[in-house]
Amino acid sequence: MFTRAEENYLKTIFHLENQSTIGVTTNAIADSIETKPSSVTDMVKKLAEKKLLTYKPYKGVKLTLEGKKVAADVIRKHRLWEVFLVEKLNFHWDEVHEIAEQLEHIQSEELIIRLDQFLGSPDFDPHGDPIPDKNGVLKRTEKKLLSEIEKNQNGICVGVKETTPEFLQYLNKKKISIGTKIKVLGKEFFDGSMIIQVGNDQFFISHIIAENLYVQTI
Amino acid sequence: MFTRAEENYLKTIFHLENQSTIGVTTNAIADSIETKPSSVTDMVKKLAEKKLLTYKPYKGVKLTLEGKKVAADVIRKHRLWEVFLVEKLNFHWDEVHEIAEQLEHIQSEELIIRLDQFLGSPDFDPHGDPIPDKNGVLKRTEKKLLSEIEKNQNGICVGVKETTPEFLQYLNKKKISIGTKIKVLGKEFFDGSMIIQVGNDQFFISHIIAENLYVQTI
DNA sequence: GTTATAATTTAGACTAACCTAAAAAATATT
DNA sequence: AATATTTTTTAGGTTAGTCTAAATTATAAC
Repeated sequence: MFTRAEENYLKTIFHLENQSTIGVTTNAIADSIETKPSSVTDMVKKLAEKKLLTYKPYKGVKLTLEGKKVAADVIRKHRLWEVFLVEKLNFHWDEVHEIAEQLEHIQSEELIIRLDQFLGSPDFDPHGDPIPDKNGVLKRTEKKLLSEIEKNQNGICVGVKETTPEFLQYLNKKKISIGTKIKVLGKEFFDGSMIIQVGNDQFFISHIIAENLYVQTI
Repeated sequence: MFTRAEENYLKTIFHLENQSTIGVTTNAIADSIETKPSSVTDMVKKLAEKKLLTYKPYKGVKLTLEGKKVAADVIRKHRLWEVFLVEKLNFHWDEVHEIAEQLEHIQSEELIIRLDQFLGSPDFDPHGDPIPDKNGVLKRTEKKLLSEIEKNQNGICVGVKETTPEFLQYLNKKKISIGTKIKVLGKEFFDGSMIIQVGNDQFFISHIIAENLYVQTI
């Protein structure tokens, strides 16, 4: 149906669209996929011809419904296989990504139907990310406070509760803004403080911060 | 490590070497792999350079020890995945070949170690073919073709030679699968056809059937 | 509002794996 | 043994996906 490369582009673009509200640029795709921008331009033209996305030169891309469907299907397969690797083969959750990157391209509808059944139709993968359903629909979890997020889950910053300049300046300093991905590395039960990862930086935040930041789990 | 195409060539050549004593020719490979002889020549030169086989123009090829090792490893993966598909995902044994053709190329040593464990280190795949061990060693069984069995002898079905869905479906219809007991009630010298008993049913089978079914005499 | 910088696209080239058509070598036929 | 046939190889071309370097467009800085 689609080549490995096409599937990888669609999947990557899908993720990029979901983690920021601004358009998906050529360089962003190139960075994610670890390829050169010129290669991205080529592929994006091909995908546009196949009506999987819309593309305006210099203006970035946007997945069509069909493109989203294909991408979600690849992500569904990836996440189901991750569940299999962790639950059935006892892999650790940080070892499964690379293998799932390969398994996600295996072509067989029946295989995924049966794998899903075998695993008990899980809703989330071992990283806490939701598994799209058969129709490519991602269970959108409504926004939560960062303080409600469990250890090892990821969230995209979607808003703030407190809007004082002091708080926003604090967020700026920590390079947190709308669309920023935050990972909870650790949580202290006693005072609700957290260790989080933002980009390549890891740092401590207090409960006050955590209960004033809205995130969307991904 | 090796490309999909390289692995497929090695696997195919391995099978060809094992099913006839004469050398493996360019055309034989081309037929098996469903490609053109000229393409085979190209690939065979490449594999010879990589010391996976020896190749003399116009004289066919022969796998080196290293080539056999790689081929056996691919076959090991293929057959382990077939066991998984049948035993865990409840596929029928005639539905798994195509999917296993894809899964056999997934690269991860650890994955295969764990899959093997998860399946209880099986020795045979759902078609009765032996699964090479970690070192690429194939357990050889003294199986015979049903056509070699004499009148009034009994055999246990241990495998098939032909693996096309048509043949496997025929066997399903006749309720013959791995482990099924078969008794030869009669044998026609002239065309090699047979009357056999399977469970409580007695029926006629042609020579073509009988020479594609492996049994172990009991 | 120019100019400088950054982002993006175009042009041309490369590799793996395939193909067709023609040439060469091996095998079969008489 | 000479010729016909089959098998295999060579030569040259194609496609997908990548790359580098140069050109173009957009954005930022003054």
